[in-house]
Amino acid sequence: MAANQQIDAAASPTRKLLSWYDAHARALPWRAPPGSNALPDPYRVWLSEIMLQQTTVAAVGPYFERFLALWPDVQALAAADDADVMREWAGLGYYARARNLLAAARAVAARGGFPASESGLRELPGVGPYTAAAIAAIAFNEPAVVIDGNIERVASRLFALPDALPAGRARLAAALAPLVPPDRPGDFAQALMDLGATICTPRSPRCLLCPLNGNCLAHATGQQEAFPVKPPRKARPLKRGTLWWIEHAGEVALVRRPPRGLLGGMLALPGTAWSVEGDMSLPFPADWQLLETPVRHGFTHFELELRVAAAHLPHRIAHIAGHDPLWTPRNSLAGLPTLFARAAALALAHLPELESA
DNA sequence: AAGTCGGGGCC
DNA sequence: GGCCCAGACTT
Repeated sequence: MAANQQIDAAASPTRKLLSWYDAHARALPWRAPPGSNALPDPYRVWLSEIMLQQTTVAAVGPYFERFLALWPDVQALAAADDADVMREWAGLGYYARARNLLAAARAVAARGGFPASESGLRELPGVGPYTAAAIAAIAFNEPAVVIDGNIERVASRLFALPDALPAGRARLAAALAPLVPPDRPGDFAQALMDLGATICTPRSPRCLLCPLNGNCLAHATGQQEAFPVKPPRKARPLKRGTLWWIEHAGEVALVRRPPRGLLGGMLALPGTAWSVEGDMSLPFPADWQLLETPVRHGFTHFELELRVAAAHLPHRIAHIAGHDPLWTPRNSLAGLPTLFARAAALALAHLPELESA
């Protein structure tokens, strides 16, 4: 029938996208193959979604496998020690995610399983609008409108949305909602994300290969790289401070940072506060050695430069600037955020291991 | 609405 | 050096 042929030739953007996904989906450890009948394990979906917040697929991979090996289900994770979870999360960043992960696991275990609705999921700590929609769609087949950074970019180009993000997010959701297929909402969301990651990239999108190039309003006028519209970013100040490498009998003094705020709850090297003025102070008199090379580290909203001062003590001390030190063998330091891990590597490379007296 | 919160990979 | 990444939470 002519009408059917016309419909096939001008298949809906949703069906074109799903067909492309059936052929080109990325194979990822937490993902069910496209169109598979069985829904993926909500625990794996949730764990991957938390890890993937503002974090690349490549960075998440080893962490996901490690967590799944240590804690194969939500009951196991709920029973884990806080310090063990923080140690395993070290290096992945945004450490509030690890604290919320454990709190959410305990809430889920207590109620006997994951909520199956978007609104129920939204009540878990660390689960915001994006993550609730993604889990509902992928793990429970709920037709939720999933919007992450990839989908923002794809959809803003598809509809040529002039509104700057994130203010224009509601309008974007309204434009996208009619395209969500009730039969495959999870695959639809993941297809948009794969499209954004591999074809509809931030710069130099490969529109020639895009299954939606015939539907894309931005591509129609060659303006695809003008979307999405985003406000300019603020400049980041440079802060400075000093880290104290305090060693006794082959052990190094570590401290645990306060439970909230920057690097909250994580192991750290002790040191001064960080400020634009810079603090060069030392905690007590000793034969301090100043390492030549400082450690530089970029955070989202400031740049950091820390010098490292090292001292060998003839005896242990009970307190360092108000902290109870955790004495740790210098050759088995683990669970440090990247900033402190790099400072520790620098110290280990420049300070010889002393013979025991 | 604006700030806070990591780290790495890419151009 | 700036931008981006399967954002959430606080104020």
